[in-house]
This record gives sequence, C-alpha cells and structure tokens, in this order.
Amino acid sequence: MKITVDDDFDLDKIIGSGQCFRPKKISDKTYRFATCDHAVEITDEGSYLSVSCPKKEWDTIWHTYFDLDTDYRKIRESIPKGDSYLRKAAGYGAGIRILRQDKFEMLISFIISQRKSIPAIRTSVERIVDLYGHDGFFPKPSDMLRATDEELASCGLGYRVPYIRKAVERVARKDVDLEALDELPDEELFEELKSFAGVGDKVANCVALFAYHRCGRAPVDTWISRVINEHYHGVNPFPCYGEYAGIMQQYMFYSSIN
DNA sequence: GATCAGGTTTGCA
DNA sequence: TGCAAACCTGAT
Repeated sequence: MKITVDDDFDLDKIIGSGQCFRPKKISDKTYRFATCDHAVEITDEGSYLSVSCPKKEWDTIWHTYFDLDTDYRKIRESIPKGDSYLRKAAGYGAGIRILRQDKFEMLISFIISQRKSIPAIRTSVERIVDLYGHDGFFPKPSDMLRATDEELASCGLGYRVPYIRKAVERVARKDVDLEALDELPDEELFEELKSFAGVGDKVANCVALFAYHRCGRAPVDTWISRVINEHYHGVNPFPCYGEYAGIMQQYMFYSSIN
C-alpha cells in the first residue's frame, strides 16, 4: 500500500537519532519497525512510502507511532533566528520524528542504556528479545519474570541486572501501571519513572519523551552536555524551547553524533 | 590491551 | 546540596 507524507520524514535519521534500538534498515530503501504486537516494512520510494500493512493498521498503529499528526517542518521554522546553532542542527536533522514507542520496552531499553554505546545497547536489547520475546517482538513484563540472573547477565547487562529484575517485577505485578502513568502531568510522570532503581534524570526523560511523547522533556546526556558547553556558554537552553524542547534535543543530539 | 561509553547510586563533605 | 568514585562489559 502507498502512503504519502507531506512533512519531514527520514527513516535513516529516525533510526540514527538514538531514540530507538530495534528498528532496522534491511536493504537500500527498506526498513523494518516493530512495536507491541505489530511489525511493518516500509520502503521509501522518495515521493511516497510503500508499506507492508493494510491501511487500517497503518491508520491505527503506525500513523500514531510515527507521530504523523505533528507538523515538524513548522516546528523547525519556529526556531528563533538568533539561535544559529539550533537552526543549523535542525536543518541537518530535518526528517527526525519523535516515535511513540512501547512503554515497557523503552523503560527496559533506557535502563540498559546507561554507560553503554548505542551498538552495545542494541546487542543487549536484541539478546533480550531472543531470550524472552515471541516472533521477534519485545517481551511482555510477564515473559521476563522467569529470567534468571545468569540469563540476564548473558545479555551484557552487568551491574544493571538487579535494576532490570526489579523493574520487571514491579510492572508485571502491577505495582506500577505504565499505561496509567500516561494520565499524569509531566513532572509527576518524571518522578514516578525515577522511582525505578537505575532510573535517574536522563533515563526518566528519555522514557518520558520516547514512550509517553512528552515533547517538552529534553534528556541531557554527555553529548548534549557538550553542546551546551560549546555552543550555549554552559547554560542549558532547553527550558526556552518549551513544549518542543525534546524535539530540539533530538536535532542537536543527531547533529552531534553524526 | 587500554579506554570509553546516550548514567545512577552511594558515600562523604 | 554538591561532588567524586565505583560500577559490568561490549565496542573500537
């Protein structure tokens, strides 16, 4: 089926922006994405996308996943002229969109991400899918309850094993309802996420941004910290960007690692 | 083979 | 409240 997108949309940049770890480029123009119990292959033909799923699935799942109701071009154009670094970064990162990804997968993935390179994160997440997932889909919390410490260690989790174990238990036993957290305002969501062991400011903001689509949240990692020091005199500019701070963060992050 | 990686926790001023 | 140091291990 053909889909046309009249806005910034670049799958290479989306995959390369560090917000997701499992989507893959499987050939020159074709990409594979999976979320919850759905998977799709998308071929970018330039003027349109050729997608492997029926229209109904695209409209109900993937349209939302790719945040196609948001006008990213307009957001880029709203950047103040005086903010030359951001304007340049946004031009370079044009095509990035903030995906709406599965909450449990994001929580686990970003707990793993601390002090790891992106390739290392990918390796660990893939290994978890191999061990506990079904048909290549990320496991449900209950699927991971049976995990042993040895198995988790074999995923390269190191000292994060107890963090993952505790998070799985809290979610599987409904001690925390990740879906229900959707109703909370940003700051309360942030605090709830930080109540997980192994989740600090950076990881909580990543989960808030990439799973809960809180676009005002801007995770500050070593790369962004470098950008702040080198281009903003050490003063964090994100509070100025308001509801789109997270999108601006993605442009800067993408520019700084690519 | 050393060094560092998209941080968090813990302990101590 | 702030600042180091320690932490597992894959990737380069």
